[in-house]
Amino acid sequence: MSQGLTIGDLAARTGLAVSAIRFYETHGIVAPLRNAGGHRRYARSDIRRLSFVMASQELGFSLGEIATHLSHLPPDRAPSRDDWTRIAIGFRADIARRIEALQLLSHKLDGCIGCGCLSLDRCALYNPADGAAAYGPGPRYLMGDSQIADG
Amino acid sequence: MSQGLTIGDLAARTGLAVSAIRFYETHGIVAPLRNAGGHRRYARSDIRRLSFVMASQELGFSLGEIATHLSHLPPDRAPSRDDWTRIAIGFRADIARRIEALQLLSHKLDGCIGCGCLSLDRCALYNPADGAAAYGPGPRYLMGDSQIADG
DNA sequence: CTAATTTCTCAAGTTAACTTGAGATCAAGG
DNA sequence: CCTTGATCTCAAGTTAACTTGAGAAATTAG
Repeated sequence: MSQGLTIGDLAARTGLAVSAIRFYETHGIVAPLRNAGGHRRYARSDIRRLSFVMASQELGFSLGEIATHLSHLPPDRAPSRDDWTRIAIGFRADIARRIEALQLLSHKLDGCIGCGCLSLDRCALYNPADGAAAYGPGPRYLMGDSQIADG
Repeated sequence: MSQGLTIGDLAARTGLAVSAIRFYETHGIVAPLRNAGGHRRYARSDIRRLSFVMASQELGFSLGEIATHLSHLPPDRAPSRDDWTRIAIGFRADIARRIEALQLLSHKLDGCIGCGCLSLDRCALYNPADGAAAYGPGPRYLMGDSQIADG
C-alpha cells in the first residue's frame, strides 16, 4: 500500500466531491501531505475530520466555525481519542443549545395558535424588539425571549 | 392615517432592511399595493408575514420553501386566525422533526465519545453510506440512522 | 413652497460554499 | 511504453439571499 489515501479515496469514503475536499483545504480544514509527484496524500483520520465537517454543516455551522472547532485538534500528530472526545463534547453542547432554541420557538407558536392572532401586538412571532441577532448580512431582529409569559 | 404601512414602517416594525423587503417581493413573499405615486403600501398582516419569514429562516428554511408555506394564505383577503393556525401547526411539525434529528445526532455523538474512535469503521460520524441526502449543491452523504444500535 | 427624506427602478456587487472548465502532469494497467 | 484515468492549478461560473449605488420622482417637515 502506498502512503496515505488519495483525494479520490477520501471522496469515495466520505461522499464529498473531490473539488469540495480541495476547497476545504483552502479553508484550513484539511492539510494533506504531497507525494513525489505533487499529489495529495491524506491520513485515515481525515475521513473523520471530514465526517465531522459534514455533521457540523448539517447543524448550520459555517466552515469558519468548523475550522475553529477543528483547530483544537493537533496539527502534526494524528488526533487521539481524547482529542476527539473534547471536540465531540463541545459539539454536543451546541446541539443542546439549538434544541433549546427550537423548543422555545415551538412554545411561542403554541401561544400564537391559541392567541387569536388578529391582535398583532400579542403574537409571539411579532414583537421583535428584543433579542436582536445577526444571522447573515444586514441587521436582523429575531423573536426574542420575553413578552410571552402573559398568556 | 394614510392607507397602509410604508416600506419604511414595515422595516422599522420587523427589523428587516428596506432592501430585503423589496427583495422578498420579487420572490412572492409579500405583494403590497401601490398608492397614487407608485409607493408600496403594506397591510398590517404583512408584519406577521415577515415575522414568519424570519422565524422560518432561523430554522433553516429557504425563501422558496417559505413562499410555499405562505402560499397557503389567501392572496386577496387578510388572513384569518384559522389561516395562520394551519400554517403554525405545519411549522411546529417541522420544528419537531428538526429537534428529533438533532437528538439523533446527539445520541450518535454519545456513542462516538464512548467508542474509542480510533477504529474508524465504528464511529457514528463515519459510515456515511446510508441516508444519503443533498443539502446544497453536489452529492452529500449524511450520517444515516443505522449502524448505531451495536455499542 | 422649498428642502430634506423616503421611495422608486434597475443594474451590479457581496459572501458562502462549492462546481466547472482548461490545459498540463502523474499514476497505473496491459 | 503507451494509453487511460486521476490529479494538479487557476480562473471563472453558480445559487441564495441580500446590499449598494445611481438617478429620478414622491412625500413630508418647516
